[in-house]
Amino acid sequence: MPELPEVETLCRQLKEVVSRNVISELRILDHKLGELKNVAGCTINAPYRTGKGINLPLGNGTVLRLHLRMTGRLLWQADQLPLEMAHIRFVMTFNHGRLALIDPRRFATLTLADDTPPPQAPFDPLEKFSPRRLWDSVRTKRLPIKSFLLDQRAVSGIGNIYACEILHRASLNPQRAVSDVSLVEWQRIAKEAKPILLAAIGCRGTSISDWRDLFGRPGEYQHHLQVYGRAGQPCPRCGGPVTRIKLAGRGTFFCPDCQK
DNA sequence: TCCCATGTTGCTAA
DNA sequence: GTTAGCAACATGGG
Repeated sequence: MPELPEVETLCRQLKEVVSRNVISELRILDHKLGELKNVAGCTINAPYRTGKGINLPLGNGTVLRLHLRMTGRLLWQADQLPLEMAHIRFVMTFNHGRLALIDPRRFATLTLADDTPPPQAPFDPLEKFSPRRLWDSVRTKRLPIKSFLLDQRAVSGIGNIYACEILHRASLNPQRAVSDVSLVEWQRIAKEAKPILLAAIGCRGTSISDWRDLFGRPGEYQHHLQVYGRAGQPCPRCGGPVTRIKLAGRGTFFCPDCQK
């Protein structure tokens, strides 16, 4: 169930493994993904991430766009042993190995599109995260700050785990209305978001249940989580009890004592 | 049996 | 127009 750090991890690993290699076959095993033609024979250029999306440019002006949604995983297998795991949704074959999509819940999507820059969210926590522009853009909105961070049309790549962690590090209550967040508080969010995401990338993501990297290894950032999944445990900063509420339908973890 | 799940979209209603 | 809430997608784990 990948967010920005997990997708970035996969893109970096894909870059090492499949860049400049020719796809000899794309076998779609789950027809819910649709049929993709004219992919075999194409050379993959450097894979890149947009938000939580994985892009495999094919060098002929088109790009394969993969979104893993909730339970999608990619697995690289360099040997010729049979792929025996359950829920394999496609297998992309190269002359030096195979790339498989594993997706129990079948929410992942795969599309072939023109390789034009996809619509970008105005804010990207690793690139364009100007506190003043953020503050300015939400003056009239009443939605909770956490809902805003999760809105992929507004902010690129943040999901439920990292939204909780960023708001904790910035000492902000996830329920606060965005229009009520001060410029100084936006500066705190901007200051905290990037190092958290970069640290998670450095750990190859957060493995709470399903997540594995391209080579089947779990990530390590779950050992660094401050609030996510820690209901009832003491807040690492102030010792107050980490609390779980439901916000916008999502489990939300925060410390009411130090997140105001 | 019920509730939960790292995501997104679309509907309804206030 | 905005926002909240919910169902849907489909499956597995506790």
